[in-house]
Amino acid sequence: MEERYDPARIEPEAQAFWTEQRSFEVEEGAEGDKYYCLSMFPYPSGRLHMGHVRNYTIGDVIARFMRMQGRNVVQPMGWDAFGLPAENAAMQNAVPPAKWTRDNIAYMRNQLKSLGFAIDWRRELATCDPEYYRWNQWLFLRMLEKGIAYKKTGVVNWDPVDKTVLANEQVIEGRGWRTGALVEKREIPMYYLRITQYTEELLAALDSLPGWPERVKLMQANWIGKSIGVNFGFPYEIDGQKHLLRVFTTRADTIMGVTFVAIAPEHPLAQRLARDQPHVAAFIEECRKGGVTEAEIALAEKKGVPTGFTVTHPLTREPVHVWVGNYVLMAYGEGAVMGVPGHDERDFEFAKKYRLPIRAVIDVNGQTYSSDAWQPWYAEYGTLANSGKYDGLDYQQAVRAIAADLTTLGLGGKQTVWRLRDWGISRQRYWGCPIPIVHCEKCGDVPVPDEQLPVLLPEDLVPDGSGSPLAKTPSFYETQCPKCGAPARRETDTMDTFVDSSWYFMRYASFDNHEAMVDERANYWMPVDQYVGGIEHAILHLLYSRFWTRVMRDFGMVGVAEPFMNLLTQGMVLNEIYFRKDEAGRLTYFNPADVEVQRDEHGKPVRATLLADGQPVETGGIGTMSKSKNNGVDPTTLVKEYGADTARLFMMFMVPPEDTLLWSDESVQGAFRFLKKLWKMVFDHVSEGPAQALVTVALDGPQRELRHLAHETLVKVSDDISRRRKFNTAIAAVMEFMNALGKFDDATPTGRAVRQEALELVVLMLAPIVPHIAHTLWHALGRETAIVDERWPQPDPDAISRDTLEIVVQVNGKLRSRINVPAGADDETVKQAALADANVQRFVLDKPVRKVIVVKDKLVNVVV
RNA sequence: GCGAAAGUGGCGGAACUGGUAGACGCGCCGGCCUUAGGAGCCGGUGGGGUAACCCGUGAGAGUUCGAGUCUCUCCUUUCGCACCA
Repeated sequence: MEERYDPARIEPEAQAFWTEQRSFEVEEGAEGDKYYCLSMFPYPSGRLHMGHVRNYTIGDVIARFMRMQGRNVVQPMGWDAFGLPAENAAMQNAVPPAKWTRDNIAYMRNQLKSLGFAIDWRRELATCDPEYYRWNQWLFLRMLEKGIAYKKTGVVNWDPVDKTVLANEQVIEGRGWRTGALVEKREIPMYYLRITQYTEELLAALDSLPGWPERVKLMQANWIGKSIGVNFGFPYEIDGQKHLLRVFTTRADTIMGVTFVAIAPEHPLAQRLARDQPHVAAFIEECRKGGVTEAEIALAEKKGVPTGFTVTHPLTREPVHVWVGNYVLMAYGEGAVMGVPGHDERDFEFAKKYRLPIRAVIDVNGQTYSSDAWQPWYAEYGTLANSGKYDGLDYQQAVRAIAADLTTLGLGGKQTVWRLRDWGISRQRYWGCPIPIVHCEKCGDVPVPDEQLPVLLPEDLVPDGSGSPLAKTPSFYETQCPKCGAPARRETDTMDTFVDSSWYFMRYASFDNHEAMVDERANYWMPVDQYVGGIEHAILHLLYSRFWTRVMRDFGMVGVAEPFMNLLTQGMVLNEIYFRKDEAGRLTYFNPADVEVQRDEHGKPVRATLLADGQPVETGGIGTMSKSKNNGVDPTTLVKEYGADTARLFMMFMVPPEDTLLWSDESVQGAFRFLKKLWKMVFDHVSEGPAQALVTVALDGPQRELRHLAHETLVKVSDDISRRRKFNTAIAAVMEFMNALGKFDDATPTGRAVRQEALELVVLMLAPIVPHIAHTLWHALGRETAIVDERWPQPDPDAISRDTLEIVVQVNGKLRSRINVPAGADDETVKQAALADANVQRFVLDKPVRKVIVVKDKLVNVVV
């Protein structure tokens, strides 16, 4: 064994061993229950970033740990290879997105390999490969046949200068990112997937996912947004025809407080009224300004115009004025809302602004209502007042009575509505999966026949930022109608990349099947046992995948409905930001690696200077690693300098996986130091020659104590990794044990045997986290097997059991003493021992003891 | 604006089911060693106090024998909001 820890030498050796042994190439039905460990596949943006390293390290630790538990573990990897950044890069460098993407994949694959992840690389896939995306097209056509996919218009961001559709990301403060032109909303035809058909199931099934974080389930539930309320119509007449202006409300109890109705600018009635009212038309036109995001609409100033048109209140028969409001969303409910300014804050603001009447109709504990200023209690539930025959009813009674009356009148009734909208998948972009439709003048929209799939995406185009290149490439869009053979135009929209990521985890199982999308192997591996990925995917990607899997289940293609049994959402990787400002106010950012921090005698940072010139730099706080802030750390540099194991150990030790991780060079060095210490400890031990076999009956006190600690540590580490997923405390426990082991200087043959066992346990416990050094040290300790094939050790109950326990004694809840009692002593014995303690007596003095609380094996509290 | 979460030493964090606040690591201080290193080893390190002790988990209230943990209000930060992935 070498004396010096040299990761650059041992890591490639370990990796070569795993590759030669095909350690991670797994087959269905091999020994042990299957375990599918999946990390969200990366977008091939160029280089791996630290977020990737963290994500895949977490997944890898779990995969290797489960493998040591004897499970048949698969951990695949692939590339979410379609998307906008490839088009941007293409525009910048005049390189086709396909080449850019494939080059990136090649580079990033090598980066991943240098980190030693236990991946079955045979299963690798890229979503831009026709062998993959053909199945997007194939399933889309099946959905079209079943009516799950359909066509309707949708609203998009429109850049009037570039004459192109913009992604939300490309709209900066209401303007197109390249042109600076004010963005408009525009309606275009698009394909949708009927996810709303599955709302009830997607919501209810969240309860069947105990392995998901509560907050993610809550976010999904809120996103799906089930509300039970009342849908009813305000009758009106226009152009000699009778209509109902339908609204939905969860507060039907406030119906007698309606003083206006607000409708969305896109509402058919608004469009109709605009025909003869120029100011309404002008307002609707004005509402087209700005982007389409919900946040933007919600933050915009609430504006409206009166139409002069009235509808009839369904219960009072009084006329109610109709307004067009920019805050009413056409996509939710009926695109119209009843205005109850007395009990809804948004309506209140709106009424104040336009001097509309405000009526209080709910009595909340007799509090005095004033229409001068909004009070939060106005929106609370209470008893109805000023509501005629409904006076005195509570919320539930009122809703029941009002809904019944509306039903009798034929004007409405109870209804369940969902916030979730159908999933629009059409994108007016090049670098995505073509939608397999042909538009024929005679036959309409014709699906591409299965035998013509895949519709291949040409790979040699370079976008220029003004519209999709596909729409400018006749060799792509010129085709014949599959039905009548006449010249026809191919659909040039591509699919949302969320489509690609909604089922890739099933394709890994059937990666080499060219005849079918998935096969029975998917049923062996699915569902994913552990999914690891960023919290930013908590809603969309996970919800779409849950939907898509259900569609495939309903088509009889897979047996499961829920794709991911356990979910771990890892936090982001942040770093410090340093900059200087020049006279012109321009900011120059400096990489934290080039900055030195000076500290006072307490270790508190006082100032930061640039290493290059020794001059001060300003601190810009903490932010995600990004090119623009120049605060990224390159994984490859890190691996070159310290090795993959140090990178992995650092990531896992700093914080729990779900927390944000603040980068720290000092802590990286700390992780490296720990591995050096471990190496040296094994080196010193094995330099004395092989240890004899351990005979546990003949141990002295310190030897027994060390064994006790070793096996207690094993219990804690096992629990931390398998149940709690708290790798940081698992590592801390090993460190704590190593500190004790460092002080254990027993050189007798028995002492050396105890140390041998301790070191083997340490190496086994660390093997999932730092697999390379574990691989080498296992051999150094005289073991001939490969540690990657070893089983997780079992704690020895004899080593763990104890004769006496230390119990904490409090007086009035404050720690005053500690006492030793025999293990398993009854409460009365413990109580008497506590009261007899000198320190306790000092605090009790002559005060009467009111109560003594004994918490078994832990604590006594004497209350005086 | 709506939805979700998080605030603990100089720093990252620990405290798992309401029961010892600060494990472990970093930084800092002191010492040792030496081939003077971005090396290693030993000790100390929340604040106040000579000490006994007292005070301390974003702010304020509450429940409890006991609150970092539970409840309410407020403040701050982070994530998501449907065309970024």
